[in-house]
Amino acid sequence: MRVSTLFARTLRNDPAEAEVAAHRLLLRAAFIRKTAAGIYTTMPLGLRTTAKIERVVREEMDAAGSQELRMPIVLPAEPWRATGRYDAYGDLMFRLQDRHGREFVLGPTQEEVVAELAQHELPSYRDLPSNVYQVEWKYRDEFRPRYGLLRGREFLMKDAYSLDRDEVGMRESYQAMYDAYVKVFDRLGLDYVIVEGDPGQIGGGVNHEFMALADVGEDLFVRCENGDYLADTEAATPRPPDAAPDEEPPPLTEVDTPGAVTIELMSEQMGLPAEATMKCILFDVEGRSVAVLVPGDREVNEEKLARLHFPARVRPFEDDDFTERGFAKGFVGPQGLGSNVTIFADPAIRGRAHWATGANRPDVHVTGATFDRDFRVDRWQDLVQFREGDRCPVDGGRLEIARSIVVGHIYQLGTYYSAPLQATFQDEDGSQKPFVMGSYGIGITRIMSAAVEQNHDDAGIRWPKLLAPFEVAIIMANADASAVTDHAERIYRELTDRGIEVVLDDREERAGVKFADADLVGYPVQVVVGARGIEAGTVDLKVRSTGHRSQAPLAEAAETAVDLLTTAP
RNA sequence: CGGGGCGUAGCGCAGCCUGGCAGCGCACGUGCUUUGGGAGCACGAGGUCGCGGGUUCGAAUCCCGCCGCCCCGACCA
Repeated sequence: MRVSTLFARTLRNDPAEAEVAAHRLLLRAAFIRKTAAGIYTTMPLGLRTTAKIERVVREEMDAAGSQELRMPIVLPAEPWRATGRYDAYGDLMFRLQDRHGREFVLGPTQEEVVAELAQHELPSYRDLPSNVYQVEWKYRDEFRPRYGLLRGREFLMKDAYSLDRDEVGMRESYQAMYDAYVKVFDRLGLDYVIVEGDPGQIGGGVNHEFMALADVGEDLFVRCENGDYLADTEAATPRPPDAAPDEEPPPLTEVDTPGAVTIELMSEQMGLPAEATMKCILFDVEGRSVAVLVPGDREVNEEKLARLHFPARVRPFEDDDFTERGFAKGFVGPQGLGSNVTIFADPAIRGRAHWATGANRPDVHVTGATFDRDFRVDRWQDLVQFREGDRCPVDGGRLEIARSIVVGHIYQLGTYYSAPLQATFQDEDGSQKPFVMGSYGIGITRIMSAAVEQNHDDAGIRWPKLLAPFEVAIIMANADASAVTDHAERIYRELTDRGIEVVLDDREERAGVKFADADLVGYPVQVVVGARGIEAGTVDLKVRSTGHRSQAPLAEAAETAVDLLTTAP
């Protein structure tokens, strides 16, 4: 490819809309152009890079026994109603109607389609297990698209779906995909971690997120300073504090605390630190009342609580609930609560012998509330929201928050989709059973952004050679000297003949412009052919990722470039 | 969806407060000089000042409405 004909112009200024490095550099280097908020044209350079990501993904998917197909993007709305996702996704789905008023959605993912396909193609248990995948645009009308391709409304994703006869088979399929994902992300050279994730709205149980580390990542996760624990912030279960030493607790004593409806006001009026107070937070679980006890300085992790009760729905008490069920809002304590209230307590409640908490009467609190003597606990359960500095459940080390970009997510779905869609096969005993499914996503366009976040400097992108749109750039430093042109063209041919992906910067630009653009676009190896070098009988070479510069005899330019490329990251 | 900000040439911005010829840098075209890390000089092309309405002799500028985009939050395979 000759740069003079490349459909790309680099930008000298940073576009005002771009905040993070990946977005800024992909725009400046002409890998992408914005069409609308969160919707981008993939330019020739960007297409080459995404194609390389896709190639790695396809090779590993094929090797793992998944078969590629392609499903429509425009999907009838009906199956989405059947699985409940039409409403669950809400405004996150792009919706449209055809001329007859029939409703369609633009696919955000395609479990529904696969389930229906399987119904027809895999009628017998003898057809199982099976696994299909596609690489396709996905659509989500994000509340807030941002950071270019990191959170787009249209994005390229590889999605795979496994279909199994039973749970055991599903777990085997899941493990095969897990292993394939490790190979993919290892080959792509990403710095990543694997974290057991939150089930989210896609439904179901076990799932893992493959997270590329990046300071701009939107997804937070928790890790131990000693590297032996990783978890989603919502799923993190910090080690509870040590149990309080046995001591004779003071008697339960009421204290007037007019208007002290918050922990802050309460601890102020009572002259106690927030850690010595106990929150008793009330939730409604489909008509039943649930109380959750956590130390006053901690928050309840509602996600965890919701997961414990799934599929029942959990919501915090509203004002009406307090009045209707006879609770004093702001002054609730666990003492004397009847069996109509289920009391959950975080293990941290064991970390103190007695607590200050609500007296269940307006404007009154108590001190000395002691477990077993003054209140009961129906179930001990980790329910505090993780906080930086909590201790690691494995080795007690300090837990800290790191940022990442989710580039892969795999799920054990079970029959979450197949059952409501009545996607079934006939099992050996003659009965119809729903497929036991798994689904597996990899964000192709997101990986391109994540790779830039992890591989850039002030001058531009430093592509790993596997992801670079071209492997070698030949820069003609004095384009009007015919000796330069002859040698550059010769090296260009030699590299092309060796199967190297190479660009020849033959533009009528000054050398500095070409150097700057080569650094910006991020070609792994640069070969500089100029009058100065030709006089000495040499070319200059530079490895973008390391900045390493060297020289080679004119005749050995191509060979040296190949050597450098081979050893480059 | 709540809060904040911005829409002026391809990109980055000034002008708006205090109404009076639409500007600057880069990029683009032509010519000359230059030529190994984003050249210099000269000439030139390029604008419904986001859209609609209003006020005014006169609106990029003031007022009202709408749209788009960015940031923070909520939310999120």
